[in-house]
Amino acid sequence: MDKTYQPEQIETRWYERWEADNRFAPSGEGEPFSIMIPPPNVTGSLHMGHAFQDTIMDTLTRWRRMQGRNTLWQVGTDHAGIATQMLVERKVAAEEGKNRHDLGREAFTDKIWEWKQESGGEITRQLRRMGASVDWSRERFTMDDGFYRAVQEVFVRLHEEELIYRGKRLVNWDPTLHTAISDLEVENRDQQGSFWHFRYPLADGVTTDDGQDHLVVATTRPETLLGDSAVAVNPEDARYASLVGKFVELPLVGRRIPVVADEHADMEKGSGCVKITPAHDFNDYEVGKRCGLPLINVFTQDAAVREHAEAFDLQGRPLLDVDPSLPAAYAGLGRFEARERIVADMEAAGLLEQVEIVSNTLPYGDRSGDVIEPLLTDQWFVAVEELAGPAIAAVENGDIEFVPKNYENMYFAWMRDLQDWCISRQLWWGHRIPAWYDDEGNVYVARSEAEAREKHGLPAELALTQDEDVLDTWFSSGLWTFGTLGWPEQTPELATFHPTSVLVTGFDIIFFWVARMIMMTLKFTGEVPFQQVYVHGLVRDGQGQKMSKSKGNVLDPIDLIDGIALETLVEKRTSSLMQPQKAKAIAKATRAEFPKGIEPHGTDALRFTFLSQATTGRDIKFDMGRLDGYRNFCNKLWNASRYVLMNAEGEDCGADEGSEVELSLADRWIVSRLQQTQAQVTQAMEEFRFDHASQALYDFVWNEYCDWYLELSKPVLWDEGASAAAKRATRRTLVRVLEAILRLAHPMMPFISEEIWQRVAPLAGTLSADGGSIMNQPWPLADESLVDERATRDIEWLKGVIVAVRNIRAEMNIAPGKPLEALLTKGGPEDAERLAANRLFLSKLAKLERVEWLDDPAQAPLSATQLVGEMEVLVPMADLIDKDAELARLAKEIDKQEKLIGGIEKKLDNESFVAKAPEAVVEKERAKLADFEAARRLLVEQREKIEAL
RNA sequence: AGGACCAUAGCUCAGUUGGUUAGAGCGCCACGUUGACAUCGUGGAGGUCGGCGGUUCAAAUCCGCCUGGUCCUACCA
Repeated sequence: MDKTYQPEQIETRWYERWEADNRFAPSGEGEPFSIMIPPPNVTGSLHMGHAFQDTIMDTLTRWRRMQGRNTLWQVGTDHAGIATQMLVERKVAAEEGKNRHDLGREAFTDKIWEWKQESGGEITRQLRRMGASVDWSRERFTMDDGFYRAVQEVFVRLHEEELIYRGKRLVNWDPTLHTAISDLEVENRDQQGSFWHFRYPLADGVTTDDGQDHLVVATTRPETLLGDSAVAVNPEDARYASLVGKFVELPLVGRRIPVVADEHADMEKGSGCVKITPAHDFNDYEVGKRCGLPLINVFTQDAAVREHAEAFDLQGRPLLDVDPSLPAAYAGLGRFEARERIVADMEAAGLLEQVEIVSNTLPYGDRSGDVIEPLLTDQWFVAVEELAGPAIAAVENGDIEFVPKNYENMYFAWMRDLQDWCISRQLWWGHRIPAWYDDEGNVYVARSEAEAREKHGLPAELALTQDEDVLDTWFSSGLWTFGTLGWPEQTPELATFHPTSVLVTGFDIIFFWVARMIMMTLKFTGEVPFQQVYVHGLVRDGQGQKMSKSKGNVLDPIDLIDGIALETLVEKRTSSLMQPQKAKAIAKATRAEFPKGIEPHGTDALRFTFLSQATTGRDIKFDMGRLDGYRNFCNKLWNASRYVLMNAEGEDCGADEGSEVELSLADRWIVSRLQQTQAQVTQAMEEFRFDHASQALYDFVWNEYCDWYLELSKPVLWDEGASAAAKRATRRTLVRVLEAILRLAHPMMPFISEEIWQRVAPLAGTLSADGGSIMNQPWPLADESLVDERATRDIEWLKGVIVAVRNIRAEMNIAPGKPLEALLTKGGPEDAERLAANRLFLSKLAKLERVEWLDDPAQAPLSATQLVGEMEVLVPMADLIDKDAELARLAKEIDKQEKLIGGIEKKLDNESFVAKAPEAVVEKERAKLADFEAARRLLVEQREKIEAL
């Protein structure tokens, strides 16, 4: 093995080898285990969230595979409608100076396919760098042919059951992207805004009870005034009761609109009158429905004022009895410009009563960043009510379990208040809606145009045109778990791997994706999509900030793996910023945080860091310190392995079961502790507590195997006195425990474990004849019969004595390497036996040239002392003592013991404690008290001796 | 407005059904290159577990209130 651990040397090599050997495919044997990757955007690149999520999925997958499960990790990518279309649109604009309309639909979508070909490999290459053991032979894309079929099938069937319908409805319209978006794609942002109070003159000479000839309405959106259908007052509001059924004259427009009574009007707010614009406000739309008001649309798809309004009834049919005329002055103005002009004109007309500054919330498109406009358009919807019931029930009855459980509440809350899902998007990139129109506007839904004609008996000469819209990306990704397995065909894969075992996902897409998958999958397969949902948090930077390009705090997982020079990192973070003026601050912060850039850490260290930080479902602050620490851990494992190999290669390691072995205490102890570690790691994995799993492994490897067992093996291997059987036993234990450690580590750290295992396994006699891979080895099982409590206690004693001597060295300022004499005294016969049995270990590890049992404590020379249980460890030191320093140290120690004693005495003096606490607890306190008192006695005796000098 | 989650060492975090001398890693201090490893070893300093109150023999842990933070849902005509 190389002297230093160099991850870059081994990681790519092993991945290629595994892939070439087809080790990621399901074995076809054993209980199935399957995970569907949340498909990343096909043209995207790997960010920290992916890296985190992929690590968890891969750890689960490798672990279950080693357990002998028939394991499938299904991979694929998502076409990501809006995101991808925007990206290519920008690219075309930059390179050719054209927009998509210049190219036309076909040429533009060809460009996207080209771009997918070109860049689609990036994310999958990065997935490979993470070590993801996905079955590449089954890679899918949400717009591949099979998925088209599944999507069409689902659409047609839902339509046949009238669970998909088309209608003119108010939707969230993105005026920049020219498409409808779902509620979930709207981001509400708080701002300061103006709140204008307008006078609407009463028509026909009517006046209010207090003699006013107008009503006052207030709005944050004056431009929608053009589309007002009514003014509403609360039915309970006595002030305006006489006006209900009367009319106001809509200023600037001149249209007569009624005063209606509706509970939406809040008597407490403003004047109690509210303008109603059913075509431009969701609440008003509901009022319109209740009061039978016309929908008057005054905006174009660019959110500019129309020349003439369009009026519809609630069924979306044109209304001819509404005067569509609008003031010519506003035609063509954008909504914000129109707002200014309307406010100015109202003021000029003396109809502006006051302007308040208020804080309000505005809806923004999460992709375009534009203000979303509620707009009346023809769209397709899924009626979700019928689908939601079973989806709620599946979680309620435990068919689907969320981990952690509290996300179930979030799911229920959302599912119980579900609006119909607008699934049509006015985009070009996506699944085209399988609906055709004749020139009279009749719509035919079918799997193909041919099927539409056949189904509806349409003559060949009747011209049909397909719906221009595409489906929401989440419509197709909702079919992910069964679509990838071949549905609508009843494939063997579907039978074997569905429902999938666990979905690993972020809480941010529970609504977008998880909920819709559950609804769609239950509807079409009658099965839940997955049995468990492991929900993880967001990966934030070290300060807890969300990572974002604009903040300049993004870390690229690949840079953490390979390292990156400071200048390159600064360049990466400051290039192509939306706000270039931030570049300087970002560069400064980056230089301060990473003065030397980022060193290479390797994939295994990165994975281990994610796992160690993966605590139950909350956001993680990515900690560079831990990344360094776990890189060091890899290095530690590497070097420990070198030690083992140096001592075992070419030697008799007892692989032959018949050979004679003489197990030492250390051997029995480490094997025992290994069993417990195996049990701990397994349990942690079952509970999705990857932090506990990684911690248990780390502790065992570093603090027990390396710090103690390796040290304890040295005297046996290097000392002349040990028998051949003892040496063989130690080599066998060294090798076998290491081999098991590697298997235990493999799901978390696949590369280093494989690299070392290839060397160690032959010595342990576990490498199969075909060359094998650790990937396909059995997961280590704890063997209860190898747990040896006696050995653990003996080793604890041994460690206690060694630490006691080290403590004495530190306290007395004795060089660590200086050979010392030690005496053990007091204690019981067991202590004397332990000394006799462990003289070799003791003298080597504590650097003692002599260690003896002293029967009569009174014979002890002046010594530095430490207590191990009842027993005292003495290092004679008459010539080494600094009287004053020692007395000061003793005083401090005695004080500490007295505080502990005081605390316990107080407890034991408390009668109700003794009376009410369980006997075991009281006993434990008494035992502690005895220990502390013994320690104090020793210290006091010591003080007396020193004082007597 | 409603809800969720969080607050433990300078930093990032563990702490299972209440009983521990409250732990780990990083950082810090001192000493140390003995034949796996200075990406290391040995020893050490550092916390009244956000605040107040309650339940209990016993609270970091359970309950209530408060403060601070993160986030979600809804509303703001």
